[in-house]
Amino acid sequence: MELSSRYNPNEVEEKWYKHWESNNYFKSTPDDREPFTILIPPPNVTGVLHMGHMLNNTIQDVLIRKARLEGKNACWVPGTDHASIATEAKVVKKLRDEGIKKSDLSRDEFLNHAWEWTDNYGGIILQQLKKLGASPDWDRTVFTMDDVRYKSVIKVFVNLYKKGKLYRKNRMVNWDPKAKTVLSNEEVLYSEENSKLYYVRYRLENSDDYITIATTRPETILGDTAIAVHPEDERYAHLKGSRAIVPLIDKPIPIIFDNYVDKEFGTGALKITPAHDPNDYEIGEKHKLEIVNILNDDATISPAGQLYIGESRFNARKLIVSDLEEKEFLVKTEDLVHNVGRSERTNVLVEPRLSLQWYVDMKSLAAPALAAVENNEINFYPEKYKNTYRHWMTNIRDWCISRQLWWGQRIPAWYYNEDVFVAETEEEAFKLAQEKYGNGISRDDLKQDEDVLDTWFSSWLWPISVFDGFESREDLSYYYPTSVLVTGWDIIFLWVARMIMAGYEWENTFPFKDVYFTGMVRDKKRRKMSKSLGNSPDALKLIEDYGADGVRFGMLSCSPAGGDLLFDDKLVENGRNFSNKIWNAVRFIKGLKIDQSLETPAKNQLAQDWITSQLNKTILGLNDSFKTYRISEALMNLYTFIWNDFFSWFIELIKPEYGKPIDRGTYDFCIQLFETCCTLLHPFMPFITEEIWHQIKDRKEGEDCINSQYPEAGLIDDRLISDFNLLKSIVSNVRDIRNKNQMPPKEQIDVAFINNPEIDACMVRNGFREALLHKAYLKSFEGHETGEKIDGISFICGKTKFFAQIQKELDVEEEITKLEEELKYQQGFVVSVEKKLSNERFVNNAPEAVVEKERKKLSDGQARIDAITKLLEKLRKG
RNA sequence: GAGACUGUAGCUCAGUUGGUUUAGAGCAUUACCUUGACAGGGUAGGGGUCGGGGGUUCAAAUCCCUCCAGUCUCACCA
Repeated sequence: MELSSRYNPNEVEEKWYKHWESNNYFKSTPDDREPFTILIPPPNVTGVLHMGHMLNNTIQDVLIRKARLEGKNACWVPGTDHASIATEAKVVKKLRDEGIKKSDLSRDEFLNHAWEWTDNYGGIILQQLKKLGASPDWDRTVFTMDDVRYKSVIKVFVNLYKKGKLYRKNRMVNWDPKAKTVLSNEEVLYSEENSKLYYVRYRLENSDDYITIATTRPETILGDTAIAVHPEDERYAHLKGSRAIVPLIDKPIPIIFDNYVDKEFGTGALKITPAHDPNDYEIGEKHKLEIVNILNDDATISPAGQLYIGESRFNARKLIVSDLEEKEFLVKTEDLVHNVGRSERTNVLVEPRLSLQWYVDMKSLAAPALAAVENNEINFYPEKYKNTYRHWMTNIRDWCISRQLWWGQRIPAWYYNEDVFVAETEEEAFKLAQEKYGNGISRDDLKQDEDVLDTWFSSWLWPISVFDGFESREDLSYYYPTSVLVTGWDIIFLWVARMIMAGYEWENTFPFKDVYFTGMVRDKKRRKMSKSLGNSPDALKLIEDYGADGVRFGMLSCSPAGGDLLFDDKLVENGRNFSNKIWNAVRFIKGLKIDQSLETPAKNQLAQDWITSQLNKTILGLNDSFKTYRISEALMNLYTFIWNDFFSWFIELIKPEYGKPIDRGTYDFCIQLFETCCTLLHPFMPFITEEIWHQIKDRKEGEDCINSQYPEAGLIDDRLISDFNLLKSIVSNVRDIRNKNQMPPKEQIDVAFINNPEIDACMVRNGFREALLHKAYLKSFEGHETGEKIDGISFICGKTKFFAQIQKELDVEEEITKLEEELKYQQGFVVSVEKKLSNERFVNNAPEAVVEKERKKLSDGQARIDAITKLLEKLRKG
């Protein structure tokens, strides 16, 4: 069959993906093999594939395919996350676009819309993963809100409550006024932003004097219930017992004294708004101050604020500033840069707010989870994230898990007046209530908590819940603990740490053995790729343009564990070029005519022996790289082997003269080598390897690259490799000489050398001379006892001196200069070695092997100097 | 404010417990080649006093101290 001169990924990728699926290669059921399990970090159910997913899932696919080839029972579980807050926000927006307000809907009506949305758009992202070549067991697809996972969450909530590890408390929380829900500390992102510091004066009661405070939030003046100063601040000592009048609303408030106040900041006087600042709240509690909440749940001013009612907090600020200015309460305004927190999901400014929420007591959960990472029961790659993890775990704070949303698992708590009953079902809760209050209580008296649970409260159970582990042990006991988690370091607290805690809490062991942290995908300017910046390439378009293999190669070739991937089209271009290179190499070998009667030439045999050793060396290196998740390194080593060793050196060596046939032995060897390379490369580039696998041989049903056997490394002949390196080096030198003298690269020349044991050993090797003549286009390659009578441009490889006898007037001056430079370098080298060796302490203290190495370096160096000196003498004599 | 990490070629990074020439790879770059698998190719170069300065050692990119620069995490002062 005629092959196109270009590899066309689009034609083959879909074909093979279908083939794999219909042959059930991705499927896994427990058996007696060793399991290798990966759980996908579930993407948002309504999400669309972006670069981060592509990188993340490509790495998982590499690991899972490698395990599959190694004969393990590879199980990759796919799934999606209901992403409570993000999805609810999307549904709310969609409804608003249709003219429907969430507040006009009942809970059930809203949930119907949300499910409809999920059913329509959910799982698109999983379909997109297929384009990338991802090979999870699709039959195992799960969703954090499906029945099984829902039940797991409820069970766990009740279980924690019974263990006394859950509590409900009124405290200052992070409030997202857009989503109208509380957020956990981890869902708030802080950044420095420009803002203003307003100096506002408050008149003192029964006086014409003023006290001036500084604030960044003048709108909260409406909720002021005190002014605080430092007890030792002499400026304000005389104000003990006085009161100040809040501007505009003319409300008298006490002046209090508290160590919390920083005398140096602003005026040293601080307004206290207990309802809208965590520190103010604490001070308020301490001094028993009144709490005036002036904001609604959407951060508009409430009637309690008296002024600007219904205005947004930002408008209210503008209005109050201009009113304060007009009435001469505003003293001055300064620029200020300070840290503000924004909601991770909606990006709006987080509002501190006092409210009653559910919390998980994290201290007891954290202890075993911290220990597990500290003593390497769980390994982090790269290891540096252990520090981050330790720091967070040792300063862990309780986890706020309730959310004022509808999309999610509804909290299984029922209230009767002030009393709470936590149970898996309303039925049980009712029973509990009856036990306590007798039969007089009716079911309608119980009110279920309106809130749902944080999304992460379902995802932290992922390693257990995907196997329905809270209900059945069947799959769990086989697959758990999983092998490795591949995820971004940005969710180390939100997800990774909590999964570890859950693992120890309910399974008494780690949920995964290794964690591979991927970096963030950034653009060339190191900006994180994001939709809002518009700097993220369209993932599917990229696959279309460069092929899934090209994209996979591009991303993997440049993404060390934990390091960011600086994305550049160049990377995927390289991937595409590599595919094309492989394609054409196959095309070339397949296009050769085979002569059955031909003996394998000695040079071909040499080439085969050499590349076999080189291959084995590469396999060892790959195994090593995989062990520590150095995926880029593994791929690059394989790339170098295939392109440089196999294609550039091996194929060029065995290439018959144009139009001539090749011997059967070498041909078969080539096909075999291609086959091995397919298997080795398959985890990284699954499609092209499967295609070539089938191009090079007729295959039986079920004999596919995806389920081939991963090769073991055989013997490595180091001596052969080093001899071959000398050959390569001679060839390069000859090419360089041709290059520099503007000779056609294929013009044959004579090369002479001076005999010594090193080159002699190579020359007796069968095929060495033949290979050299072939590769370097030499007319002759002859040894001499001395260099006295040989002409030509000299060069040195190893310890041997060579002369390229080109048909060109030798520029003696140039040759001398070149040699002198070389001599200088060698002398410098020898001096440094001599210095080491003449140091008695070195000779006495260093291990014998090291000293021996230095001695060898010295003698080799001296031999080279000797050779160069003789050459120089000869040239100078003319 | 507390802590962690990083600094090696123009760019992205290797360099494994100090010891294979006076430091490597890929990409980029330069010169040359090119109608016979591949111009998405081939060949050969150039390019780094390993952030600066001290110290330990026979020996330091590698260990210690210090300074400089950058990144990140946590906590937060209105």
